[in-house]
Amino acid sequence: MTMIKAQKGTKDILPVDMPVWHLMEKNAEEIFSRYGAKEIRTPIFEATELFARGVGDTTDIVNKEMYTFEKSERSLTLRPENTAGVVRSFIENGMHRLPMPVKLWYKGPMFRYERPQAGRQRQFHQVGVEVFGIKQPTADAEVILMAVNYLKSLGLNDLSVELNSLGCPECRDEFKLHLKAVLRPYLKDLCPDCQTRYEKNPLRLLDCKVPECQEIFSKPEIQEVIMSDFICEECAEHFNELKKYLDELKINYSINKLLVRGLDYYNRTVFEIKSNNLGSQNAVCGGGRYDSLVRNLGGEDIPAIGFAMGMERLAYLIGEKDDKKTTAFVVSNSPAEALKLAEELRKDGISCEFDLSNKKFVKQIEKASKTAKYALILGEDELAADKVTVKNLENSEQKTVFRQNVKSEII
RNA sequence: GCGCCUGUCGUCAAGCGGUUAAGACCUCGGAUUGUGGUUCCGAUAUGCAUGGGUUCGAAUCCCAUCAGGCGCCCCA
Repeated sequence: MTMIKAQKGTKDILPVDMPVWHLMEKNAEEIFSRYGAKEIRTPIFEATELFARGVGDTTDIVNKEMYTFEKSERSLTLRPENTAGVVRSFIENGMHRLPMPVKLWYKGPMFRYERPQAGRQRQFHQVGVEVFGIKQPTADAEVILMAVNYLKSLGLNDLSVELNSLGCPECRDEFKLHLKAVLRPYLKDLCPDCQTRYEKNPLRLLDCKVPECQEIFSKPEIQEVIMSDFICEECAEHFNELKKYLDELKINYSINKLLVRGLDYYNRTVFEIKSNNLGSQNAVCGGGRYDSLVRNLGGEDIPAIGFAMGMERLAYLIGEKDDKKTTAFVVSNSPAEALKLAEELRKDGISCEFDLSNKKFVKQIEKASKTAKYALILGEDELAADKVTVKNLENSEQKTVFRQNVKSEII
């Protein structure tokens, strides 16, 4: 018999991992709802076309990373991200008639067919937020605040927020033209990746890691274009206001002109939150504004902004693993009596186990000390007197009390 | 899709061409006749990812396959 193993790029989230996952989920609910966001759960697969139109058919995600399958002549795809799905649901359920900012948050598995490596899996989980209906930068500020405060609630403080503005489609196109124009003379000297980027996504050229390319980019005439404030007046004002809000809230951030994001739908504000402790996949959070996505997917003209975080990456940073012990373990030579006592406590909400395999007294105590906080000794003496000996396994203190007082003893 | 590295018990591992394939932890059994975590004894890989080769002899060398890790691309 050959072993069936978890598939490449997938992982079991085991009982030892649960405390961290529960923390991430509980805090998402708690923090995001403070901002008025409501949870939404959308299907794990959608029409392939949703992602092609939503995420953008020039992106890697859509071109080579989707899990697509055919069923009854429909092309379906496992969601590689959740913004498109949430927008689809927003439109389909007429949420544009709700009072306007509509704030939604989600968590769940996403699927991307890539080579797994540190901080990257084929099935992974994201928590994210989408805010619809506000074009003003107050929404940008609030969304960034939600992200930062959520991370803080998880004890993650030393993360850096990077910010950029992509401008609107008009000013961005103009910038692309400028950039391509100055680079044209050097095109043949760029690395093959950069040559395809030149055609496909010129903005991505800038963070190429090949030294020869960097050398070319550092030429004065090219630097001038890169560093120029190419965005139009309106976009610039939007960005400045956002920065002002963040300054007033004392949120630390840095401007990264090279921050572009790989999904086609972004405009104006884009941001990432990074950690230095994650290896090469260092972004825990990525997000931005997508003012034309709702319309592009067939809805009203409604602006929106959101972010997503990789939960496995968060879990790695939070770190702490903690096996939760059961509260009580009944030690007794009478299984029937042990079962009765255990049930009494379980009814009162106390987690309780007892020996299911007729072990000797010493072995039962040993088992108790490994798995529980208290040993409840129920021997002949105790049974005769309707009492229980409660032993605290951490400090070895023990006390014999009446049966009905057991639960107050172990709080 | 490309590059580099790795594959010995549930886990961490020693081993470097001739060993009965160390050791530790976990698990399980036993001893100490009702008190553990901190005692003692014992059990647990006929096999070193798989398939071929080289050799008198291979976990140890070579090749292929598979699996895992890391990096590039891209992304959370």
